[in-house]
Amino acid sequence: MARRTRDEALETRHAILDAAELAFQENGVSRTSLAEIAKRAGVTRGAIYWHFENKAALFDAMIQRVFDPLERMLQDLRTHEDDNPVVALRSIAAYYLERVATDPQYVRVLEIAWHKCEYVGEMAVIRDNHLECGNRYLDLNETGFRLAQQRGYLRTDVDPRQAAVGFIALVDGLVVNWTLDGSQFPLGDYGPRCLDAYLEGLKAR
Amino acid sequence: MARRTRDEALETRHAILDAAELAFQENGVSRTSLAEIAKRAGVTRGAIYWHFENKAALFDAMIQRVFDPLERMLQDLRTHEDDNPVVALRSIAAYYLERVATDPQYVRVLEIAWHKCEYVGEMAVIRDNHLECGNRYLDLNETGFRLAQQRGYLRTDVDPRQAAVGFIALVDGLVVNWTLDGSQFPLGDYGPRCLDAYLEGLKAR
DNA sequence: TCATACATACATGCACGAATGTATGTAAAT
DNA sequence: ATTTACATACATTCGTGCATGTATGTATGA
Repeated sequence: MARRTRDEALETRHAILDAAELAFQENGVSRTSLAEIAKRAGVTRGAIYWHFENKAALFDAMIQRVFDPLERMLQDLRTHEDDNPVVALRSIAAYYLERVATDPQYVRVLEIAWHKCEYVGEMAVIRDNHLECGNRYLDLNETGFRLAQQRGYLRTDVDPRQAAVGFIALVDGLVVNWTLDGSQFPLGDYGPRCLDAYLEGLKAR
Repeated sequence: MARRTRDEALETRHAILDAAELAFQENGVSRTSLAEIAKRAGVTRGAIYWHFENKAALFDAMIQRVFDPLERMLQDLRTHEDDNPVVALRSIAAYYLERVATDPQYVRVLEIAWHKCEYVGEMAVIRDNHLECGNRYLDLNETGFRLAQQRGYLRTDVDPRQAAVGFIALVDGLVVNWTLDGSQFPLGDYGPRCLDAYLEGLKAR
């Protein structure tokens, strides 16, 4: 193929990432070769090595393409619309669950991230990045719960950090189990209600 | 090495499984060769191929060695000690969390199962087995919650299945996140309290 | 009880494919 | 003219599966 223009090159890059999503979802990260991805994307391995350093970098880019916008959403978030910060935390989590339940790209990438890759070697670095992001989210929730407690919305006998840990575990657990077997329960339906049940147990009486 | 007796052969088998646990935890399932496992176990690949058909069968055996006893515990379980079946469900889950928090073998195997393998190809069959087991556990919880609701222990406005789904998601989420990064929170401490918070939100008023 | 025949529990070696990384070719965009 | 955006070709590594070797445990019959 002849040389393509800048925009076309960007299209190629996205085509590769799209192909990688589908291939990884079907066969797992370690069992899909770059040749397989190239074939699906209608290019050769040369194109992949042009755009990405190696498979780990390609994987990282695939993840970031989906989660970078989400992270940015988290940063310019106003948690001060309601006096009870838990309201905001709940709506963030509910939005996330709804997004996962409806956006097929989210489903693909989350299924890959949770069940179709091994966080080892070069991949471990990628995991650490997301762990860091997860820690920020944990802190966000913890301070929210702590504030709610000070304002009398939360029971005084629970540790705010523990409340945050449980809340995040619930969200992650729902996504992990649903991406493992979507026929077990409707995520968009059950998810938010489970959140409400958990938060109900934390409310001050 | 000369031929070993039956008991010694069993020891070899367990040595291979032990070595596989450590190797898989360090380098992931797909990136550890059978040669590496053999080296750690002090044998050669011949021994592994004698005891197991291939890597997938070895992985399956490694999982079953840990979870078969747990499954058997679930089966001869008496849930009728307390009038409220949720009490039993809570104690099962709490026992599981405590076990994970204290038994290093559980930690290894769960870390591998959740984060260091790809459920694809021959592995998918193994995953399906555990999904089936998970479904039985889900049913157990669902009927427990339903019974509790009939007996007036549970709020009438929640779906028992949804309650069960959330409960299991919470347990799995705690384990998944803790095996991902054990420094985030103390599982043995926070885990049971998170369960209580969730169950508190389901109680009838 | 003891010799024999067979099964067992591995070790060793080889052939094969598969995947990666890189070096190089190439034609068009800039 | 030079860089870009790939395609092509090649070398190398690595793991698997299998075939085969081998020495000993174990059961069996006389």
